[in-house]
Amino acid sequence: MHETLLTYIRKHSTTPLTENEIEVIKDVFIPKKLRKRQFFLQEGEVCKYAAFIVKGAMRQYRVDDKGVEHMLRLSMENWWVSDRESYTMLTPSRYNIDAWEDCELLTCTRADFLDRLNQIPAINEMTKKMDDNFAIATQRRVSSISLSAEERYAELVQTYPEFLQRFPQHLIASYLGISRETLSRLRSQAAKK
Amino acid sequence: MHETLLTYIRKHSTTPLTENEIEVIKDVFIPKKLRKRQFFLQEGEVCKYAAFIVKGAMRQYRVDDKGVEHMLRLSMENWWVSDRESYTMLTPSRYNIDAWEDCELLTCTRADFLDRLNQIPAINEMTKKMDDNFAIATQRRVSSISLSAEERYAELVQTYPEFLQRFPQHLIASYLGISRETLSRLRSQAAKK
DNA sequence: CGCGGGTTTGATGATGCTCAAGCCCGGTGG
DNA sequence: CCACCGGGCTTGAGCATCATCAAACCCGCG
Repeated sequence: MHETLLTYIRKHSTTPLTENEIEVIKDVFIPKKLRKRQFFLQEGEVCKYAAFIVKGAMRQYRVDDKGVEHMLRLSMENWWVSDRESYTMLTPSRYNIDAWEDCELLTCTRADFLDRLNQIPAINEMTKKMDDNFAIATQRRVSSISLSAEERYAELVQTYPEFLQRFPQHLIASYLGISRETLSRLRSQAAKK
Repeated sequence: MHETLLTYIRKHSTTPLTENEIEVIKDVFIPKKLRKRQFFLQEGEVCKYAAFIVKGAMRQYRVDDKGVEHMLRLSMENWWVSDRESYTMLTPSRYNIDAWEDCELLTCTRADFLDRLNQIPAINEMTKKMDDNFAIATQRRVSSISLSAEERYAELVQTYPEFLQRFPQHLIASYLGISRETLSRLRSQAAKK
């Protein structure tokens, strides 16, 4: 199970891992299974773990006063999940994270991360790369605020075609910040061409 | 001029700076002045420098096919500026960055950053902190996509009250992804209460 | 067969955009 | 000292986009 993670780390760093480091990683990352719909984090809790998704799909969302869910992130195999704000600042989270499919995760506490993983050059390198990628991805998403519903959808199809296979349309719609109905109409119009 | 930056670094790290490191920093960060409206980066160019703003205010924006500007970021003293995507991936930028007020900057190339600054523990620590902050801030902004114009403005007033002093309303509106007129109406209604 | 989750379709309405005109204010030049 | 100009802000009228509400449909599953 840790193999997937090790492969991932090697792929995203140039420094090789020593035997010792591999032990630390196996020690620090605790496997955890979630069934569909089970919470990884609930609003109001502090996010104690960051998780690497070995298998499955998850979603992070906010629930507004009317009870409507707004998807903040959708994620799947080989992605990291956590509420970064809560995880790093130790503040109560405003979001929920749950499993959309049955999941296998590798979880790690902030303390372990700082104390033990940060010593490992390969991990450090990987982390920086992740931060870069994350910054770039969210930058793009922010910049899509000014686009129309249609353009936003087109961009998503470009950027994350996988999403369409894994998540139902109403989650995609929520992720895009539009209503399910609008997305449905959009698609049927696009299909005509 | 470099003093501001050194203070900033010390404030955001626990490791002290050695004499030697200070020399490196002074060597690597090249001062640059921009006059109001002058470009720091133009669409299509690769973003060669990241800059620390010692004085002044800047904006990063996209220009759509109709020629309308969409603010992606507004920034001022003690903030960092660059198009991160272009800077790290060396790809042509989709954005413009220019000075909204006369500016004094300290600029640094990606190569210098990786080769020389990354050796410095204090800088490393600071960079991680910046990445955390940046991730948290953009996460919040993304999550505001699902809010109404009024709520988005309220949140901005909370989060960046400084903006209101430094930037004209039409830039704020663009930053929020709403029209100047809507913001104007919003404010006059809010004032009534 | 019936149920639940998801998608579609239609009718109606609100939110926020566009276009257009007017205003305010500080700066410049006659 | 006043006229004029430009940049920014305001206000109003009409309109487009998209949300909401409601009903029907589709399909896999117990």
